[in-house]
This record gives sequence, C-alpha cells and structure tokens, in this order.
Amino acid sequence: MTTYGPSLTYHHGNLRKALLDRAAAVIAEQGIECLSLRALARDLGVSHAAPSRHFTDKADLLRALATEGSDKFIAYVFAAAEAAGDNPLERYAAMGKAYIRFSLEYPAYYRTIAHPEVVAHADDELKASEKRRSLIINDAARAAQAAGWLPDESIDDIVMFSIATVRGVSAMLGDPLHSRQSEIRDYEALIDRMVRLIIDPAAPQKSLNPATRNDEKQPGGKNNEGDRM
Amino acid sequence: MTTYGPSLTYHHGNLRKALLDRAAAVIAEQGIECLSLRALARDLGVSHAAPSRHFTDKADLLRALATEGSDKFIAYVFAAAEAAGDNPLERYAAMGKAYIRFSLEYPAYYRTIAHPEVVAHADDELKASEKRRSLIINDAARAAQAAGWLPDESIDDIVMFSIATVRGVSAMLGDPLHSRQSEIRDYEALIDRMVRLIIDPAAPQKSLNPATRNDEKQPGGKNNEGDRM
DNA sequence: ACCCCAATGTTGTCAATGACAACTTAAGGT
DNA sequence: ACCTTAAGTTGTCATTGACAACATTGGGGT
Repeated sequence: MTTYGPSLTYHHGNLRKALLDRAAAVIAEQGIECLSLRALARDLGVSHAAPSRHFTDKADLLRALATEGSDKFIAYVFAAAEAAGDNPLERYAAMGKAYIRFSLEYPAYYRTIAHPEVVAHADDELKASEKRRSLIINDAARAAQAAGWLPDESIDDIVMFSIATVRGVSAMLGDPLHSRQSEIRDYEALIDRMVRLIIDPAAPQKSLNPATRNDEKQPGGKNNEGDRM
Repeated sequence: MTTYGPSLTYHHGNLRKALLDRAAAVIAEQGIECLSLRALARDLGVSHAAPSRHFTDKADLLRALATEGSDKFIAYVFAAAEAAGDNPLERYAAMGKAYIRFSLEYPAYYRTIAHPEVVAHADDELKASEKRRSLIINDAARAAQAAGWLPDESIDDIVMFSIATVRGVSAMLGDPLHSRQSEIRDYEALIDRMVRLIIDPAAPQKSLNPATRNDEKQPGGKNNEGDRM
C-alpha cells in the first residue's frame, strides 16, 4: 500500500480502481467484515464521502469486486483446464486444483465471490458471470462422466460433491487459524491429494511424500480399477 | 418470538437465556452479520445496555452461543454414530450425515460454530469443545481406515477431505439462494448420496430415486470392491 | 483560446450501533 | 427487616453507512 500524503491534486486520478485495490488488500488481510468505506477513504487520502461517487454503497463496491473476481476466476480455471490437455478427467482435476489455488492466490476475490451476502445482492452482470462459472464446471463434469467417471451418479450430485469439497478445502486452507495450527508444508501436494480423493480415491498415490502417507503395504492388487486418469 | 410488551417486572427473569435464544433466531433468519445487541434488547423489551450485564460484548455472546452449539453438535453427531452400530465405516458415514443434518436443523449454532471470527476469539472452554469435536472425528476416521477404508491415505488427508466435503455441502444447502434455485426434493436422500460419494464412490446406489440418477447400465461388474459397508 | 458543465471530491449531518460509565431497583440470604 | 449485590436503566461517545448540499477542475464544444 502506497500512501501519497495529502494529495496535491483535487482529483485523485483513478479513485475507483484505487478503492477496489485497497478493498481487496483489506479483505485479504482482515476479512470482508472489516471492510469500511470510511477507512478505505482515509487510506487513500480522500474524504469520507468520496467513495460514494463511484459506488453507491458498500454492497455496490463488493459487487464490483465480485464481478472482477468471478471473471478472473473463470479465466484462471479455464486456463488450468486448457493446460491439462484433452483428457476430460485430467481437465476436471486441473479445474478442481485451480479452484483451490485461486482461493489461496486471490483470497479477497474468492471471499467476495463466495460471500452469501454478495451473491444475494448480485446484479445482472454478476449473475451472468456466476452462471458462466457454473456452466464451465457443469460442462467439465459432464465430460468427465462421459469419459467413464462415476457413471451411476446424477450430474447434479457430481457437481455438488465436487464443488462442496473444493469449497471446503478452500475454506479450511484460507482460514488463518486452521492453516496456522496444522503446519502445512506443501500446499501444492496437499491440493493434489485432495483433488485425487474427489476424482479417484481408489488410485494409489503417484508421487508420495513419505511423511504424509501411511506405510507401504499392498503389493499390487486391491486398486483394480486404478489409473482412470 | 414472543414479545411481552412493556415488562411488568423490572427484572427480566432469565435475560441471558432469552438473549441467546433470540440471537439464535436472528442468526437463523438473517445471518450472523445482522446480529445487533441493541436490536436484541429491543426485541426482548429491555434497555440497550441490559445485554452487557450478561455478555461483555458481541463476541462474548457469540462465544457462549458457539460453546452451546459445539457441545450440542458433539452430542448430536455422537448419538448418530451410536445409532449406526459397530461397523466403523457405517459409523463414520452416520457422522458425516449427522454433520450435514445438524447444519440444517440448527443453522444458528452451525453458522456460529463455523464462523472464523468466532473461532478466532475462542476462550478456553470453547477451544476445549472444539478439540473434542476434532477428536471425535479423527478417532472415527482412524477406525474407518483400520476397517479398510482408504488404506493408503494419511489420516490427516482423510479427515480434511471428509470435513471439507460435509462442510461444503452444509454451506451450499444452508445458503438460502443455492437451495432456493436448485429445488431440492429430498434432503435426506441427497445427504445420503453425498456421504456415499465421500466414503464409497465406486459402490452403486442402493435405494435409487429414478429422477436423480442416470440410466441403469452396468450389468454387474466394474464395482468389484463395492459393499464395503 | 475560452467557457461552461458534468464528473469528481468535500463538508456537514443523521440515525444506528457497540462500548462504557454512573446511577437505580429489587430479590434473597442472614 | 435489612442490605448487599446481581440485574437493568439512562446517558454519552466514537465509528460507521448513507445522504444532501456545496466546491473544484478538466475537457469538449464553440
């Protein structure tokens, strides 16, 4: 955060963007509930009512942030899928990992997107972005199922289960307390394991961190259906 | 909510309990962020500072509610496990279902327990209850693994995966928007399916709701390891 | 080049809230 | 019956979101 002292110019230049940036920083540091429009204005060296020129109220600012975040989320997750190649299951796994990674890389965006209050007051633009988000996941889940994954489940169940899990993992890893007390070494590996548990719990671990897995038993059988991806 | 009009007695009788009850009602209806000590006092017909005799501040009230809720949660989940019999996997599944059911039956308790801010300001009593909660789940997960479930995963991973999923499902079902737009008929059946996906995704559905599952294919093979519970 | 107006910020105010202080009431043990 | 003290009350202050009325300035049309 760069503070410019008493502003030399009457007009800020790009207060709207500055507000969104600072809001994201505050949300990432102290959570969405601690956001205060007046504090934001103070941080940026403008008067307490200046933000109202750009956002009618707090919900409006959060809506804008959520829209930005939702679009960024879509791009992030889609890019991960593309990078994963053509196998629908690998694509779906990559999206699951990207979901969790996004929540850690952009906690402010993620918390805003996921906040029930924000979602409840979504305008048409945000609703549209949410819909796109939902569609991209649904489509990928459908493709994964078509490739042989969980053939007996309804697509709604599959999607709900997948989202619930990545959402839960994101919430747990994003909670400063939980992650502080459980001393996680390697987030990437943890995310991989969580997504593997969603997609193919019967498969044996591929690259194993000796500290985080159990003793090697099981000579070869047991996971007869392994290697689905 | 029963309002007694201008109180006839100077003393309320049991304001502490009344505050907790009313707080739970408000949280269930409007969410934890909408809770206001002054509104609570108004609802109960006492002065705006009366609550401070029982709770030093808002966090203190939420802490009390969370402690109550955490203890109730433990009893609820433990009872479900006991009712499920001796099979560790069935017990674990019953606990998972109970987790989600608790969040729907006691949304105020659940939201309070799960609120990061509340957890962050936990006192020793609440921390102790949280620890018991954590232990009961860990033990059950260990037993389930000892009974053959996911033998290759670390217990921490198993617990994180399980909790993340039930937590995510609870969040999704507890969000008025999500459940309003997705028209869920039978919560019990949905919860069963979600927990089955955690514990034994390869197993075929047992009692099937034709509307929520796919066409029956798969004559018999494929789920060779089924019926673990 | 000039002027004017609309976008952008500012000061001022109000109601709601959490938190605290100082005062008041009544309930129950001795 | 008394009187200590738990339980409520009124009063006040700082913070905040929201709004209204006023001030400044930069850029576009003439």
